[in-house]
Amino acid sequence: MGIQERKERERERRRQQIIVAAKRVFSEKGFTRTTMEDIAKEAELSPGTLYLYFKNKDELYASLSLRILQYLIIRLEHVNGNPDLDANRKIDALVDAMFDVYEFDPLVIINMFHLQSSETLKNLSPQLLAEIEDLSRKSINLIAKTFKIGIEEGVFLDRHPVALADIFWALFSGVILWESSKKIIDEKKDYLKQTLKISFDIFKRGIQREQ
Amino acid sequence: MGIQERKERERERRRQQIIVAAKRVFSEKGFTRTTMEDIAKEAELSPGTLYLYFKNKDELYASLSLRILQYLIIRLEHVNGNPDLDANRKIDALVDAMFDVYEFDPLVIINMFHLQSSETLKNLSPQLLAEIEDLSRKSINLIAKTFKIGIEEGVFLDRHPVALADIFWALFSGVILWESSKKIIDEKKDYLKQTLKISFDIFKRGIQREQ
Amino acid sequence: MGIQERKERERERRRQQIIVAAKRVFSEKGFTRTTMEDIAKEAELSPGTLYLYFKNKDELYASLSLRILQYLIIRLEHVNGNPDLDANRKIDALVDAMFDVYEFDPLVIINMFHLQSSETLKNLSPQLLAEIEDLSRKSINLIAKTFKIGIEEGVFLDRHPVALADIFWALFSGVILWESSKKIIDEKKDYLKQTLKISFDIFKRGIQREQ
Amino acid sequence: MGIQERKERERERRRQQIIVAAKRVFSEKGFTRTTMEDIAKEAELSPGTLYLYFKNKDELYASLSLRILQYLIIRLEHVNGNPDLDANRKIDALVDAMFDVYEFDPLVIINMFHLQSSETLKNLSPQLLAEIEDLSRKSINLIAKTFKIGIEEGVFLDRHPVALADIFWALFSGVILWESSKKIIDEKKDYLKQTLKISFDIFKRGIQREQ
DNA sequence: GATGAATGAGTATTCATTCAT
DNA sequence: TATGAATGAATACTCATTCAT
Repeated sequence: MGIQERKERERERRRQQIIVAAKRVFSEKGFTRTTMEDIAKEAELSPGTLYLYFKNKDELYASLSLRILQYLIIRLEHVNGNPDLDANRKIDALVDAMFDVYEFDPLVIINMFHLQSSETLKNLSPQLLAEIEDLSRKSINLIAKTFKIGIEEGVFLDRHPVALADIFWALFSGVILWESSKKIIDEKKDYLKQTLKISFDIFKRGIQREQ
Repeated sequence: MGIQERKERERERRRQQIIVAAKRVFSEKGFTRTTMEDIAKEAELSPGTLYLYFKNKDELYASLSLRILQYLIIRLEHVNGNPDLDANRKIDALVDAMFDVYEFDPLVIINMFHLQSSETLKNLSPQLLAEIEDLSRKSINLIAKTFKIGIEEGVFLDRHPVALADIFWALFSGVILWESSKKIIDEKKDYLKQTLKISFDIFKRGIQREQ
Repeated sequence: MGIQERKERERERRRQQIIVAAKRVFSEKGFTRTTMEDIAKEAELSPGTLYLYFKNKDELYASLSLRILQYLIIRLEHVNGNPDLDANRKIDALVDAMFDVYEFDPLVIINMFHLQSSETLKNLSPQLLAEIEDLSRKSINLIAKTFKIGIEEGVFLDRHPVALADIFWALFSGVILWESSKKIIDEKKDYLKQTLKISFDIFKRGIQREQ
Repeated sequence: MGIQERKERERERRRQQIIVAAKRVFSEKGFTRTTMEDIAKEAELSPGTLYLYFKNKDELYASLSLRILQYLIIRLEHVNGNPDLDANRKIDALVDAMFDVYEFDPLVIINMFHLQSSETLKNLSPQLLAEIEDLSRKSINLIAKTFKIGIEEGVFLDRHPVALADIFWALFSGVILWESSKKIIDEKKDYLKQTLKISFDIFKRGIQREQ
């Protein structure tokens, strides 16, 4: 291991130390009421040091969200790659994964919504932003893949897998929570309504007796 | 119309003028980044005037939420009181009502979550707080009533109506969005997980082919 | 009584009504924490009306002080004009008068100090200012007259009557309280120190046994 | 000198720098009209920095008062501990000390009265409050001790030393100034009248010829 | 005259961010 | 690298005063 690499590794360790501290404080107080000094104290570092590893408060927050997405993706890949599970079992495993993410950090998922604000977006580095969007899409696709298998196997109704994946997410983090923000609402109004419609549709079918 | 009454009416008109302006600004910027001066400018009034009609920023915000809940209740009551609709049609009408509320103000519903923070709660007058809690409960109950009829008529599976109403809301405003906040999570952890579980359950049933 | 006079009388009645209300509120809350609205409510008038009778808050306050000085002067004149009292009895009567003023309004006397600030002075009409200064001087002179008689009668030590009157006031409202404010301190530094010196001197004599 | 100690010393230097600036501004403008920005400018610091050293405006003000009391105590202890002075000389030395305190800061002593308001008291840290009360009591006791010696030596009339100390203070900072505030007036009305009575009594004795 | 709704200037306090050490 | 003291912009809220009715 070269000296360069050792340094890089050390740097990464610090980043994680800060993210872990940030997670604790954000979870307790929410984004607005958490101060950088709170996080610094929790991480047993000085406020200045945080800025050596994160450009600003928003970027620190986004990095935290990213980490949770990463965790989710690992879980989803594990579910998908497991040949022992049939389509129904896979859905169950997805639900389990969602529960674990929720257990991992209930509030941060809610707060993830904070990221949507266009003001916040301006404060993020394009690279980080791209990474988050990439992982979000990836997680939806992984879930969709599972549904696709189910449809192909003939055990699920033949709705579009991506729509199902969206609804699945919606059930978890809230349709609107996930889809909203002025900008998205303006841009994707029709898509959003469509998703809501499908969602209510499936719900209705879930409570109706077969006749 | 007496002079007293005319004044009261004028006062109410001003309140509405402010609420409408506040809605616009909150929707665009979110609660934290909206300043009282922003709202004052939008309403073409001075900052001081806002405080003649609302005790503080939190109370102005809460009044806004209240207004949306009131609108929803009116719609729900209309659905319930209509004898021409059978259970299935009523669900459809509920969905329509939800869509309209969403159209009415997509972001404020999300932001309603902001109200949950105990810090915010301290700033509200007990009366306003009671009113909001009352209307929230009322809306859930109205939805539940509709499901109850469906179950009694034998067209819906016999899950508990209140649970169904919760899920219905959840689909709309987001399970976690609705249920969360540190305090609630600590107090109602089990109930929340239960709701999520039922919710996933119904979803699963919705996508599974009958075998 | 002409119509003009009747109006003038009515106007004076209103002024007194406001001053009485102001006294109550200022006594309870002090100058800074008392709002014009507080006073208006206490007087059962609207805030705007106060400004028909007093130029501003400072002038209202000063008018109140003036009234108390007027009361004191009446008492002092009564003491002085009473031929039945010898010098010692007159001092006792002065003390009684001071106690009654204190009873009349303990806090306003303290707050009278507020008037000294040059910022406040700028807000007063020259006429009102002159009146207050006039009455202050008058009250000192009335007290001094009493001491003069005592010195002439040979019952008091032959210190200058005005100095004694100053000390008498000083004992009551506080040497510095009465004399201070940046401006006065700069202008009258030597006089103030002199007064304090005499004051301590008399005190010392009061506690020393004759040898 | 350890690094810890050096830092502590540096911190104390800053506190003093701010207190000195605050003294200048408060003396010129009085408490209410002085803004934190005024003080910051005078200290050539930013407003935020003041809050690193003092919790709020009230606490900054109280710290200033504390400093003056500390100076007074040092002087009083010096007088008391000096075996070369007899009782009469000690009184003279006390007077000198009072004059010097007055020279040191005439207005702040007056303003010390501001501290009595119960609203202000709520904003102070209990520790600082206790310290001020402690020093106030200490200064009265030190003066009383001097009078006690005089009474024991038979050179002073045998009034209670503490009462004499109170009057001495009263002469300096004003009976009412020192004793007042709505609350104290309500609670200690009788004591206050008593003090005033003794005070006038001594004064009277000071101006009466022996007969 | 009387009203009281509206004004808007004024201020304590917070906190993300910087930078000399 | 790491520190943490210093910064100063930002903002909710108050209240003396005005003025249309």
